[in-house]
Amino acid sequence: MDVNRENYDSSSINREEEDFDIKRGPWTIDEDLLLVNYIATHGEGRWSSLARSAGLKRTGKSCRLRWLNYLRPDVRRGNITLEEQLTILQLHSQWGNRWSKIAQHLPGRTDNEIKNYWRTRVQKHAKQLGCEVNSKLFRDTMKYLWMPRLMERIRSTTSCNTSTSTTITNHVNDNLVNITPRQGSHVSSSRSTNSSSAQVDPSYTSENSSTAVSFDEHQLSPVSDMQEESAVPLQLENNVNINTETSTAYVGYPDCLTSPTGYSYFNQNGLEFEQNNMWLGNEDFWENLWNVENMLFSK
DNA sequence: AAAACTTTCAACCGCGTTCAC
DNA sequence: GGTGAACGCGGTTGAAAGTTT
Repeated sequence: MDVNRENYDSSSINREEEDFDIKRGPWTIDEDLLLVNYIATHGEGRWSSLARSAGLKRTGKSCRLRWLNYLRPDVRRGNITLEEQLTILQLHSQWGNRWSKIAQHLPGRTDNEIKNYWRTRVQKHAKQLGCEVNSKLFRDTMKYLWMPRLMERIRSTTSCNTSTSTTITNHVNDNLVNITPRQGSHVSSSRSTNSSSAQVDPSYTSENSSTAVSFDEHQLSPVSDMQEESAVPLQLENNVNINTETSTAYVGYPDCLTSPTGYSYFNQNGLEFEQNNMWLGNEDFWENLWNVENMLFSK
């Protein structure tokens, strides 16, 4: 990246950054080895002096970033799992763009990675729905559709592994609405084709991830926590009764999706819904919603 | 096959905060 | 308490990889 030094605010220039011999851009394997070997021998210490001592022509900042985001042995790489996606959505609804704080609840994931996930996946979907990522419409879509859907997907993909899914399942059971197949929906094709494609990172186990633990540790009830934060009345809780026999046809779609104002959007026939609601009267929105959901949960 | 377009993510920047003197 | 250096965070960029036309 070309750096225009004339744009620098001279008051904020660090001494190390005044060195025009500083190297920037992608790290080489040799640089990585230098940094890893130095830290293995001496520990992290002060980054600016570490960079010099290790023989790296990099800023301390750059070394720190490279170590924390890439070289650290406990950095977890690969796709964001369903559990992690759910955690990110939950915590972002609570804290906003506090990436570092969110990352603390996703061991092995970096704030940078979570930030990138949010920008490349979630913000993109908001755009495709034609709404702002911070809009009430999009937040409600996440709360009332995607997060229950994610929880159900997690439950279904971990049902063969009870030890892994115990905690999550408990929360799903505590928070999801009735789940029965909904008939007559115009969106069935796109959903049904994708319903079996949920993936779980093979590296994810109850041992190496504390995502599920974090629910307990921090009393994060996926829906109820948001309810506390949100001013809108939420009707999801206490309608607890997951029907595992009937949840397979449309894996996890609530037959009765409750709106922020407390009205049902669908009945069993998928026909009855609240009038004059912001979610309604926009067929494009619904069409986009299902398309977006496919993309959100695929990968 | 290649150009055009899109997506991903490593790395950078600026700024506020913390630390050390 | 003041000051400068270093750290940490969130926003942004752009090269590379992937996909579409």
